Amino acid sequence: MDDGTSLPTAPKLSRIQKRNRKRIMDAALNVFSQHGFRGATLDQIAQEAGLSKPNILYYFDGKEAIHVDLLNTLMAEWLAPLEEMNPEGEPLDELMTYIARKLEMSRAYPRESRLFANEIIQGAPRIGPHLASGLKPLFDRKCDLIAEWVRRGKLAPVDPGHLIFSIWAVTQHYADFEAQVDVLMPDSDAAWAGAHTHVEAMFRKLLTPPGYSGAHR
Amino acid sequence: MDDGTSLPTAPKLSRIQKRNRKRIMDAALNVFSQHGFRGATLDQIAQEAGLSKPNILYYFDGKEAIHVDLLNTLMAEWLAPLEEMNPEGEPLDELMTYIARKLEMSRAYPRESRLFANEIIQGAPRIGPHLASGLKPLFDRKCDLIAEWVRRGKLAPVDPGHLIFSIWAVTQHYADFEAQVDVLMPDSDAAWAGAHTHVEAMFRKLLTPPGYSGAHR
DNA sequence: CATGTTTTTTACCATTTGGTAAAGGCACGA
DNA sequence: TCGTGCCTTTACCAAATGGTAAAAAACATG
Repeated sequence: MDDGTSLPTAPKLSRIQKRNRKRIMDAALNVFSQHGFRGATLDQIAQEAGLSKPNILYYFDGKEAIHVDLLNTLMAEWLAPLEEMNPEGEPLDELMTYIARKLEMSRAYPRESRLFANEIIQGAPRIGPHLASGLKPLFDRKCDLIAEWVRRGKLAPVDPGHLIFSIWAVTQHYADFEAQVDVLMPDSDAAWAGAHTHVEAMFRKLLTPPGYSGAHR
Repeated sequence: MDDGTSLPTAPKLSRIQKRNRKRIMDAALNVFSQHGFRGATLDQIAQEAGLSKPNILYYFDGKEAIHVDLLNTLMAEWLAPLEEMNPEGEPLDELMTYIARKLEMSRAYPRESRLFANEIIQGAPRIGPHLASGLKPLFDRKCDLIAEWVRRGKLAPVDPGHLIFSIWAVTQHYADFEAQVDVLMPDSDAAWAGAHTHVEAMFRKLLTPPGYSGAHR
């Protein structure tokens, strides 16, 4: 039952192993997020990590193993903000908080965003299964939650699934298409400030139910 | 001044040349859009085109030349809908038409969308210059136009640049992240129908100015 | 410090990749 | 039908790529 991707049965990693595995993962994140799986090379990763190629293969079973490990490790924290959307909270606040956090993640972790973007664009050949088994249930759960919020009149009527897609699309755009954003809005700081203002206003307008006036009663 | 990318000085392409160039471009579109530049191989393109690798290099100067040519050729038609947004038209209609067309392009031409997505995500190393010289002026012009519409009260107040980003992000998401959308919304037809409804409603809500009631007067 | 273990390096290898040279085939006008 | 120029194939090549074997070095531990 242990596929070796999450909690290893023997977590006894030596100090050196921990340090080097981290180095490799970080280097791999740089390279894979920039070139995609097929475009990345072990030599590049090795160089970026400051280790020799055989040394890297001492720590990982191969190029694909590094990629898969990276995706699996990051998937959980990447989805954390969605996961943490609280069914007990005030619906509009919960969603606006989620949106703000998601946009903040695009700013703070653009490499992670692009890593996933590359993988999905190229057909999700390696995390396809994980999408179905890990993401889909979470997605369905949150769709149900949002639908319930709409039903209770706490949100304006909206298709939950497509709402989530919109949030992902808009927030991740700033990380994934950074190269384009940089060309079209050269002042990077202003661009981020504007992004926050625009994105938050846009979704607030979309989601605020008629007659809303702050938290219920 | 002729960089050989747009209008060749000698457009005398034989019937065979036209046929094979088209085949190659189409095959290259398949391969590049799926794997990105570095992940794509000439052998793949050759096989997909039903031609030998040397034969492909008879028509193009190399892998990079094919990629650049493809990007340049498709850029114009990819941006056509934005280009055609009419300053004389009714602002809200113009924008809603643009959005609908853009979404329709994601459905009809997902490969093109992914081709550009791959290129931009990977840092736009080959169309970076073209973005600055070709896209930027168009972007600025349309931003000015939208700003003017807002000033005249024909649209709700909105940041033009970020509005365009949002439109691109949301519409292209359905093409670029098709693999993920397919997992999360297995009924593809319903997903597209829902996408149209949701996206159009969302932007209409965002853009409709207060007190709007159809075309002016 | 002796000894067993972990980590790193050196030296390879088979395959793939982008690309070339040159010969062969083919169409098409004279 | 014959040649001439366009197209295609065959046979290569050097470099890069993912990966391996095994020796050497570094390390920990008694």
